[in-house]
Amino acid sequence: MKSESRKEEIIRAASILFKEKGYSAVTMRDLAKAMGIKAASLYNHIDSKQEILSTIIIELAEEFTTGMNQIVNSKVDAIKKLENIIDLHIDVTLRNSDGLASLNNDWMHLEEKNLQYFEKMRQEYEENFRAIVKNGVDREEIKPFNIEIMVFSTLSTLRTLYLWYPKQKNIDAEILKHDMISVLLKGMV
Amino acid sequence: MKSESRKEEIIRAASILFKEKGYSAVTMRDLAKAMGIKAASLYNHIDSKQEILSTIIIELAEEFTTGMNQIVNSKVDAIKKLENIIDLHIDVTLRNSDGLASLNNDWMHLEEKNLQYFEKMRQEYEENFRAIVKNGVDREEIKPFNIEIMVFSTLSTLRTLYLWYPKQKNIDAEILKHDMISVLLKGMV
DNA sequence: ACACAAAACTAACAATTGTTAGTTTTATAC
DNA sequence: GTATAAAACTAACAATTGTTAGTTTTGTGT
Repeated sequence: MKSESRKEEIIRAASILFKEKGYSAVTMRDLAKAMGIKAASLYNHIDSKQEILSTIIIELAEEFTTGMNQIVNSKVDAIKKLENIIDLHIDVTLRNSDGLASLNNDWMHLEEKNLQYFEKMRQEYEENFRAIVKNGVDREEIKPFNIEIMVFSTLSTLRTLYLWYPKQKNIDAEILKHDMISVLLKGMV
Repeated sequence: MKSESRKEEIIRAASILFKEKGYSAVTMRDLAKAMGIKAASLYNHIDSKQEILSTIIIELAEEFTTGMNQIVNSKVDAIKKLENIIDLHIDVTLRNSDGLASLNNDWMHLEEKNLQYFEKMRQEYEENFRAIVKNGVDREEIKPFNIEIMVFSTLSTLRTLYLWYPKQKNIDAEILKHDMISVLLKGMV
């Protein structure tokens, strides 16, 4: 039997190290040292290095999938949906900005099965996003700019939040949400 | 004596592999196989794996630094400067999208000296960017949104271009520049 | 005090890593 | 066609990798 709480500590420590150097550059001995134990002791709590990575990434990906599905099925206009997506990203970033580094940069090191699962979720997420923007353009709620560029531009900013937000000292989450909506949706000129 | 052209071939091949799996996950044997030779043969052309990484990253960073300095010193308004920065990113991305993956994700694996040099260039780049936006807000050319958010949002999109643009088949560079300026500067609502 | 599980340890493994040394092949110049 | 340089090769190294086996220590409930 594995102690869930100790396992979670390991995964949290791993998230930080993976964020700093990437999955491949972090050794089990690095992780053990961060935990104050020997490498072999990690295996009392986890099955493999790969399990740590997949736990971090898949949990987060499922959070995004769940959140996006709720938004897609809600009966609000396209702008409001985009606002809710921005909220979703900010919420997840606040809760686990370290893990998001792995999701963004180390997903390709997932093994076969989880890699496919992840890529499917990511693709569906992007398609949902694109559909919302497209719908907004069709209903003339959103300006008729190039849809792919609007999707890419917004999503790349939201995906990179994990790098930027932890460094900001004096920005409250609610203010961030408000300002991010302004910048991303209203533009700056 | 080292053949420059063969060396460049190796660096180009390495850029592609680094983009796919990251610097740490690519072995010299992987790189050799991609070149159709044995790992030891690579060392007739390059000094170390580290040299490959630093060549890729430092060259690109210097391109950005040079480009930004020209823009900063030009006598145009803030909006035009931002447009020129967008152009700069698109030009560099078109020329070397593979290398940009290393610059974005593997800079932390640079050794001491080059790491410091890179971090200095990156910091100055961001400060120049921020100063341009701030100046634009002061002159009322740019809306008075949160400056940090505007800088982060724009820069994160431009930095992620390398992931997105190669997948777009039917977007001409000039059209991309135009549309990107619209989306980033004029907003979509 | 005793039993039992949780969590640490030591020691070691087979494979893989970047790199070097020394040698042979291939191409170029005269 | 011989000399020279460029570019490949084979073989090996010392270090590091993820992981396993087996053992000891620590903590908890009765």
